[in-house]
Parts: sequence; structure tokens; C-alpha cells
Amino acid sequence: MENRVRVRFAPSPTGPLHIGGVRTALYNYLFAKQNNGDFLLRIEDTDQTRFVPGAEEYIIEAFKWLGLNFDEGVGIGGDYGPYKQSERKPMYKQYALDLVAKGKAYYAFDTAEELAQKRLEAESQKTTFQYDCKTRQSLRNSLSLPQDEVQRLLDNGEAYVIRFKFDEGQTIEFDDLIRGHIKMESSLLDDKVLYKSDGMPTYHLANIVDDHLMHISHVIRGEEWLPSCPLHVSLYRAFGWEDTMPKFAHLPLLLKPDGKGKLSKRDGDRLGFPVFPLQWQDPKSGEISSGYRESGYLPEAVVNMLALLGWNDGTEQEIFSLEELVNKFSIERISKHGAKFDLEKAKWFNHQYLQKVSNSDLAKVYLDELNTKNIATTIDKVEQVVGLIKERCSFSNELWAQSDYFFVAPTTYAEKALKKRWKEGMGAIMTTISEHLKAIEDNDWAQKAEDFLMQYIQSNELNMGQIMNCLRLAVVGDTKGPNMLDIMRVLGKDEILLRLDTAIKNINL
RNA sequence: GCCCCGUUCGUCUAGUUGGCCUAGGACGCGAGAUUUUCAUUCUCGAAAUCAGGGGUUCAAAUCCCCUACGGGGUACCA
Repeated sequence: MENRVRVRFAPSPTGPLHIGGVRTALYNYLFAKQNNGDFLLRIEDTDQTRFVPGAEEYIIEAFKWLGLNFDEGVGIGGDYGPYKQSERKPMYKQYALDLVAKGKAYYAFDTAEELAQKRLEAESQKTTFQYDCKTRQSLRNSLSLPQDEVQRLLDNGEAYVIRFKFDEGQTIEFDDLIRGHIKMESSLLDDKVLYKSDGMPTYHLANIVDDHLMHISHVIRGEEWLPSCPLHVSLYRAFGWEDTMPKFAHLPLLLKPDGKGKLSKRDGDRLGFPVFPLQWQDPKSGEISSGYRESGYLPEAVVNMLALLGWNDGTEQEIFSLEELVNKFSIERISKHGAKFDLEKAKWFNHQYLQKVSNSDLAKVYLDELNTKNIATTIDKVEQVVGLIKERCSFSNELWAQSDYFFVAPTTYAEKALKKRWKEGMGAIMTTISEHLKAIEDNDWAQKAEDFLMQYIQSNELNMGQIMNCLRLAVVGDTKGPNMLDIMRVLGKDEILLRLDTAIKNINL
């Protein structure tokens, strides 16, 4: 256990899982698997006021979809449970008290309102109020109050919090696996609350106690935690756990594609790409946020794209399977600066992966979609269609737009193309062609139809583009689609003749 | 305000120990080719004086300092 790599992903269940969080989890996963270590899921629900029903289930489902499996934790179990901090509530107090006994922490009786008032006052004077070594003597706590008064308050059941006591004039130093050596002056740090008046620990206390108890070897988390890392390191030291303190790696953030700041919930639907792995409906407002899964992304593509947003293996390779990522990942090669999400690149990644999906697998997915549209067809036909149009799609949900004409005959014809191609006399030519096509025997019709067309165009000295495009217009209704002869093969004689007929009747020029 | 972290093509980035960088790749963009259409694909191209300024050195994108800009933090939120 001493040297075993154990990492954790520790989200709080306050809503859907942000894609930046997914990347953090991915990096943890890759690091754990590469080192034959453990990847745990711990739910950090110490703020009961922010609890959102369904969020925990969402998180578990999201990782299931992504194919990133936890070895231990909520939903799985393990030897170091419970893995949900609310269920660990009773064990935190003794640790906070231990720190008080050691003189590393103290009781504070100031109410949230009093402190808010202080902050307001400070703000009006363009300064900032901070609960620290300079101000704590003038506040209501066990450092400033006489001991018997403190005892009296505690005995009376007065509400209190426990705060960490930063000693003045110390330099706190630690190493970050991505950023190197980091220093901070203790006198600039505030006495953070470790234990709240509701009997719950804050993130700071809980994450140190749990990481210690769960034998976490590496803490890989977002950059937003870097400023509080000196506190965390100080806590390990105060507890006397420094020799087993995990190593830290603070990841750069995912930024908005356009403006400034980190990628947020609203950016996604504003800019037309998902910020969450799965679609999420807010239980209170009912507001829906789109997800990668529902937008037609393949989980492998999302994983690959996310892995490359802030990491690369130093070569020019960009497509990596999960297994390759596990083998090649390294914390040292993670970049230090934030990365803007690039929708176009994400599309490209998905296109790459969509091409790898077999026609039969893709056909199954597409058939389901067709069924919801009440389109009667066969898996055979769908598979043929998918084979023809797959490469023109980046997402599985583009299949319909690229192949609707295979299932529904056109009712309108692209006007511009008509003007350009369907010249005077074309109706007559098409009628002749139609008659000939009709005369061709059913057996191997498509091939014979092709032979006929080629020969017909040549012997009548017609323009190939002109004829084929008009045929396409008549059958497809537009200038899109794969090879015309492939379309004829899939649609078959009867359908082609029917569509030609309709077109000749409706297009009157 | 204060603290911490960062800064190479529009975007993601290569460049790790200074010289092979007239800075490479990918996405996107432009042009051409292929395709009877559209898309795909292929080829070519434009695109970063390495944020700016000072040093150090024979030599700096690479080391040091300053400035600017960006990001994060500054809650009884995580």
C-alpha cells in the first residue's frame, strides 16, 4: 500500500459534471492505470445547501458512458469507505479537535453575518477583510477571548467554527508535478474554516483527512486549487502526516472558446457545443443543457479530444485509443496554461472515430432513429445507406440529413440546380431514358442501367454532367449525395422509375 | 487591491538538458486535383520577428530580471 498509486476524482454533486471535470478525471484515470494503481470516486457533498438531486447518479452514468471505470468508491465500494463525505460526517470532528489541542486551530464564534459586515466595510474602504494573524485578535475566538469565556460559550452550545491557525512569518513551500516549486508567505494566508457550524467539515479539512485515510498517493486536480494548496500542505504538517502526503499536480483550466474566463455552463449552448458529457435537465428550473452523448459524439472521441486538450505525447500522433493513452500519458507533458475549447477540432475528432464504426453497428443506431420517424425499412438497406454516406458525416445524428432521400422521395427540387441543369428539352430526354430503364430486366438491373446510361449518353453525344445531374435532381431532389449509380442500386428499379416519373411531371420547363 | 499560475500561427500544440528553428504538426482557412453533383480524400499555400523590453552567452523561443496581458484564488462553495 505504501507505494501503490491511488488517485481519486472527487466531484461535488451540485449539478451535471463539467467537461473540465471530465478531463481531470481522465488524467487521474490514465495515471492510475499506467501505474497499475487505483482510481477512486469520492463524492464531496459537505455543502448540504448545494446538493442537487440526481447529480450523483449523473456522474456515475457519465463515466460509464465514457468507459472510464472506477476501481473503488461510490457505487462500487471498497476497503476505505464510505466514499461519500456526508456519510463520513462523524469522523471529521475529532480531527478538527485534534488540531485545536495541538494549537494549530482554534474556535471562532463570529457569525457569518458579522463577517459579511466586516467584508462590506473593508470593501467600502477599498481593502479586503481577511480572517488572519493580523485580525484574529480583534475577533471573537478562542485566541482572543479569555479561556473561561470560551468554555462558557462552548458549554452554552454557542455556534462555532474551527479555523486553521496560520503562524506568521513562515514560508510555505511545496512541489507541484506540473508547475515545479511553489512558495507562499503564511502571513498572506487567511485562517480558513475547517469545521463548519453545521457540524460538517469544509472541503479543506475533509479532503486532507480522506486522502490520508484512503491512502491517496497523488492529488491531480484543477488549477483553481493551487491557491489553497499551501493550506493543505500545512494541514498535512499539522496532523503529522507529512511523510505520507500525496504529491500534487494542478491542471490548467479549460477556457471559453471566445471571450475570457473558464469554460462555464452557459458557454455551451451559447456557442453550440456541449459542456457536459450527458444531457442534463435541471430539477428546479427544468432547463436543459446539452450533452456530448445526445449530440452524437462517440465516447472514444470525447476521451481522445479531451486528452489532447493540454497534453500530447511529443510526437505528431493525435488519434489515441484509451489503451494507448494509458501507455503514453505522462504528467510531465501536461501543459501549464489553460486551453480554449475548439469546436471544429472536436468535430474532426468525432469524424475520425465515426469512420471507424462498422457499417452494421452504425446501421443499428440509425435504424432506431428511422423507426422513431416511422420509416419502414430493413436493416440491410440501412447498412448499405450507411456505407455510402458515413464518410460525409461527423456525427451519427447527421445521418438523416445526408440520406433522407433514400427513405423519402423528394417533393421539391433544388431551384438553382434546376435552372442550371434542367434545360429546354430535358423532360423529353428524361422520358426516353425512363422508358429505356423500364425496359431493362429486373435481374441485375442497376448494373445494366449503368451500362445503358453510359452508352446512351455517348451515342447521343449528350453531356454526361447534364444528364447525371438531372437524374440526381429527379431522384434526390438536390445536388447532394454519393455516386448516382450507387443510389440507383440501393433504391432499385421501381423506386427510381417512380421518382423519374414524378419529376418529369412536376418539373415543367 | 493582494496572492498564485501562465504567455510560440485564429485555435490545440512541438520545441524539455540554450546551437540541427530560415520555429514543426493538427484543426480551421485559401487554392488546385480527383469525383457526372455535394461531401470525403489528396496536393499545395497563407498563417507565430516565439507578448514587449532589458540582461547573461560566441549563440536564447529555450536561462535571469522588469513591464504588459491572460487565467485562477481571495466564502461557515467545492
